Amino acid sequence: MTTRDKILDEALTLFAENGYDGTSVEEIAEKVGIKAPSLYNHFKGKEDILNALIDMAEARYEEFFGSDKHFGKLPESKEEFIQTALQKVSFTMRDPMICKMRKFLVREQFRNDRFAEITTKHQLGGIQGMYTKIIEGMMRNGLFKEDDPELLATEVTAPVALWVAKADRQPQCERESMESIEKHVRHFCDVYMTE
Amino acid sequence: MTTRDKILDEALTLFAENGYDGTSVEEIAEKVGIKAPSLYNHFKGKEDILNALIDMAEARYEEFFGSDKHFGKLPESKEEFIQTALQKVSFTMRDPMICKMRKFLVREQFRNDRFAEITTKHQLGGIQGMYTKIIEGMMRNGLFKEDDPELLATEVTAPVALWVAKADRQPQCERESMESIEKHVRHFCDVYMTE
DNA sequence: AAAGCAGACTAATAACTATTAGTTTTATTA
DNA sequence: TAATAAAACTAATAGTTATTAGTCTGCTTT
Repeated sequence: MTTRDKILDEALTLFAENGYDGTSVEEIAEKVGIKAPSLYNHFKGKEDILNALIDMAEARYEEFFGSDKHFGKLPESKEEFIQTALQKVSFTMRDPMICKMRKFLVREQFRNDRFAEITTKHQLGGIQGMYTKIIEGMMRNGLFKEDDPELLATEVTAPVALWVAKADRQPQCERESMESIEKHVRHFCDVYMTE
Repeated sequence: MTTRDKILDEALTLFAENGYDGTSVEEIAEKVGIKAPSLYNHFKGKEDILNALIDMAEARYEEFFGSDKHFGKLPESKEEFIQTALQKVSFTMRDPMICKMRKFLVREQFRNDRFAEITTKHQLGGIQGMYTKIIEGMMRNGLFKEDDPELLATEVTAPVALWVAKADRQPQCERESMESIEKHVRHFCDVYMTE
């Protein structure tokens, strides 16, 4: 892992925890194990680090949701759909890197248009687009009742997003959030799936 | 309007726009029309202003959602439910004070446990609790099909919360958000209401 | 072995921050 | 009118911040 990458990594951690304005260059450098001025060998300045991080967030989004191949095969039963969904949520909620990225974006979303746009992509666009395609496919296969796939994608993902956000700020509620999510997803399937 | 209130008002505006760490005492004082040191006649310091604001947020929550009388009479038809809901959303989304409060909480939610807790109350607890009671009542009146009122409250409010959050960071999407919300609420009623 | 270079360091600076102390003005009350 | 209290001001301080300039070290390449 190069020094540059280490800087980005520690900066993301600190920005997620204390925000951009609440983090000093010196703190970042200390975590990396160098002195603050050495950091200027790798980045033009503090804001340059921030921009590199938002580039990263955008790249990560494209990587995950840009192509059509990021979700595996279509679930072939109600239970498989539920299990796949819960597994995805559980991973997303717990993965430290994704967790940091989420907090970072939530904190800095008002910084400028680019931050706002990428936050919306992460929070709404990506997952919703993914579920739109999954539900669309499962509708064709007769597993979902005929309906607007995009709307259903919203119905299933929105409550999840809110509970994940809650768990982000109140980690002691993680278990409770996960239970609420399972209850919600099961209810969603009962209402909108066939049989 | 007393100086103290003016300080709180301008501080909230600035904190919502630039965050606590991104706002200086001098900026607040300037907006109020006094010099920075004069501000210490009214507050012990910067953090004291922050605490007064979070007290305000909590009080506002109690005032709106603490009692059982904050929603008027129960809607007596599908269309009335929809209109009431949309009107509430439209007001909440546009009212400058509520808007600032929302941004403020979103920005500072990670500051400490109290901020986290109050943010959750505002974002989940309040509106959801309110709709739980409304739906519960309407279920008794036979307007909603038999189901878990709390779960349905989540289903209807979560997507709204996400779209309002989107409009907060991308005001040019306000119209689009409002349309999505209407589509969602109507769909919700079609699925869960009787007749 | 010599040269070059990336990347670390030390030292210094200029700007900004929150806060305090002490003073003056203004308005209210006795 | 005199006294009192609130709230504004000026001036100063102590601390922090990002950033620059210049130097040294250790590895790679010629």
